Amino acid sequence: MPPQTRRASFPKVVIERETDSEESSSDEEEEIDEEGEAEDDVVEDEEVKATANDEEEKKLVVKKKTAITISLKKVCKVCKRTGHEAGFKGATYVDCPMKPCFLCKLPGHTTMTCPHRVATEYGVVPAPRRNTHNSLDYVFERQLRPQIPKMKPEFIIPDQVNCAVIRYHSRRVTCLEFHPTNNNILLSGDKKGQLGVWDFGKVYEKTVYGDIHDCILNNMKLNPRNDGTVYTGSSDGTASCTDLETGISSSLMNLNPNGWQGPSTWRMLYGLDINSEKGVVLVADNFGYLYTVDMRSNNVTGEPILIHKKGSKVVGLHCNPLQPDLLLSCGNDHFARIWDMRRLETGSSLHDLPHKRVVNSAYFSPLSGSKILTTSQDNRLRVWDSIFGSLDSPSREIVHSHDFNRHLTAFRAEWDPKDPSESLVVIGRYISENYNGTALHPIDFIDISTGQLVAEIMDPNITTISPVNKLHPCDDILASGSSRSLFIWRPKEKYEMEKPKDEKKIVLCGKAEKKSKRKSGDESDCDSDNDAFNTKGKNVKSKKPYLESTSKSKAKSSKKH
DNA sequence: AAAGTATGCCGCC
DNA sequence: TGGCGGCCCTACTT
Repeated sequence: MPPQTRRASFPKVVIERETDSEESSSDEEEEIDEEGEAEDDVVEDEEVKATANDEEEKKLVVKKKTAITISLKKVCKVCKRTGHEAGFKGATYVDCPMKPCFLCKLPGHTTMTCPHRVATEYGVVPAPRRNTHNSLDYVFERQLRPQIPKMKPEFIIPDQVNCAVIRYHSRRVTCLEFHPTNNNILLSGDKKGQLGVWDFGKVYEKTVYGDIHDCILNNMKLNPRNDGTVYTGSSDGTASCTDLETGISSSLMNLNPNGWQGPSTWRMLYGLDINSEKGVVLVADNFGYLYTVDMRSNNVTGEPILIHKKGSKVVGLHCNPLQPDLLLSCGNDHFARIWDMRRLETGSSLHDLPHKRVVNSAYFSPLSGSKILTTSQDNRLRVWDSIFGSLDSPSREIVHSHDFNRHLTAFRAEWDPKDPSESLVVIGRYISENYNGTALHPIDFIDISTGQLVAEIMDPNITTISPVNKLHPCDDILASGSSRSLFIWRPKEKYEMEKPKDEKKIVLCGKAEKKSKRKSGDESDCDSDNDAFNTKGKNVKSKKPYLESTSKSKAKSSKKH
C-alpha cells in the first residue's frame, strides 16, 4: 500500500461560498485559496479510491467519503440556516423567524411584531369592578374596604436616576431591601455573599460586609422587632442574623456541617421571610424543604418540612402581611403554594398555583394581603385578585419579557407598597429596546389590574439589564440593582430642581473592597474608591461620572452591531 | 480585541 | 428517572 499523505487521509472538505457575497476583495482571495485546496483533496480522495482493494480499505474509503462541509455562507446563529440572521441590527435585535416568539412563546411571529410587545395589556381581561364574593370575602371587604380609598390615585413614577454607586459590589446584585425606619438606607446582597449597606442620602456612606456568607446571598429581610439587624440566607447553606452597625453576624443554621461532600448533597438556602407574630424566621432550601428558626433562641425548631417537589429549589417564601397563618412559597417545581402555618405538613398546602415554568417569586399584596402576584420564567406575570375567591386559575396573565438564559439574577415583579389600590408593580425587562440608537433594557411599571404598561424607565448610562428592583415603603423612590451597580430613581418632575449638580451623587467604585466587621464610609473611604477607579487609567474619561454630558458618548460606545 | 467563563434550567435519551 | 449536552438580546476579564 502506497504511503498516504496526511492530506489524502483527511476527509473531503467542501467549502460552500456565498454567491451574493459582499465580502471585500481580500476576503475573496482567501476563499479562492481555500477552495483550491479543497479541490486538491477531492482529487487525492479519488486516487485512493482507485487503489482500494480489500475490505478494510473500502471501509476506510467510505469513511473518507463522508464530507465535512465548511460553509462560508452566512448562517443564522440560532437555527443554523441561511437566508436570515438573528442578532442585533444596530440597537434592534432581530429574532430568528424559525423559532416561536421569544416574548410570548407562541409561533407565527417574532418579538418585533408580537402583540404583547406592542401593548402589554393585549389579551388581558381587566379586573371587574366587583368580584364575585363569597362569605369570607364579605368579611374581608367589611374589615378592610373602609381603609382603602375608592379612587385609584395617579401613579407617581420614579423615572430619573438621582444617585448611584457604580460597581459597588464585586459580583452581580441579587437582592435589595429598604430599611423600614431609616429612610435613606438601602441594603444589597450579591452573588459573592456580601452585604452592602448604603446611605443614599449621604451617597458616600457605604459599607460592604464581606464575611457573612461564602457565596450567593439569595434573600434577606430586616428584623421588624429590631430594625438594626437583618436576616440573610445563602447558597453556602447558612442563615445569619447581622447587626447593620457592626457587621457582626451570628449564624442561625448551617445545612452543611460536614463541609463539601459533592454537589448532590450540598444544601443551599433560597427562600426567606420573617413571621414576627409567630417570632420565627422561615427559610427554604434547594431540596424542597422548609426550616423554622426561633427568633429568640436563634435555633432551628422542629423538623424540616418538604413543601415543594423533592430535590427542587424553593426560591421564595412570603408571609401574609395581615394573616400570620398564611404562607406563600414558590419554586422550581413550577408551583406557588399557599400554606396554613398551623398545619404545615408535606402535601397539606391550601392551594397549589401551577405555572408553565420556574416561579421566580410569589408575593401577597403588601396592604391587604388578599392578592397574589407571581413572576414565572415563562414570560408571564400572574395575578390572583383574591385569595378568598377562586384560585383555580389566575385572574390575569400578563406577558412580559423576563425569561433569561443564564448569568442573571432572576427577575421578580415587586409591588408598590404605597399604592392603596394594590395594582402598581415594577419589574425589569430582559429584551432591549432601541432607544435613540442604543439598546437599553427598561424597568417597567405595570398596572396589574389592566395589564397596561404605566411607564418604562431607562437611562442612557445604564446599558445593563436591571433584574432587581424595589420600591420604597413610604417615599417615591425606586432602587434598582443592575450587574454590580445600584441606582436610586426619583420622580423627575418632583426633583427637577435638585438635578444632580455635583458629581458626588454618583459614586464610582472599582472592585468592591473586602471590608469586614467594620463600618466605613468616611472621607478616606471615598478617596480610596476613587483611587481604585483611577487605576483603570484610560477608562476614567469615558466612564466619568454622569449624567447628560457623558451619557451619549458612553451609550454609543456600548452599542452593539 | 476576540476568546473565555461563570452559570441554571430544560429537554433529551 | 437521572445524567448530560446545549442554549436567542449577559457582563465582565484577559
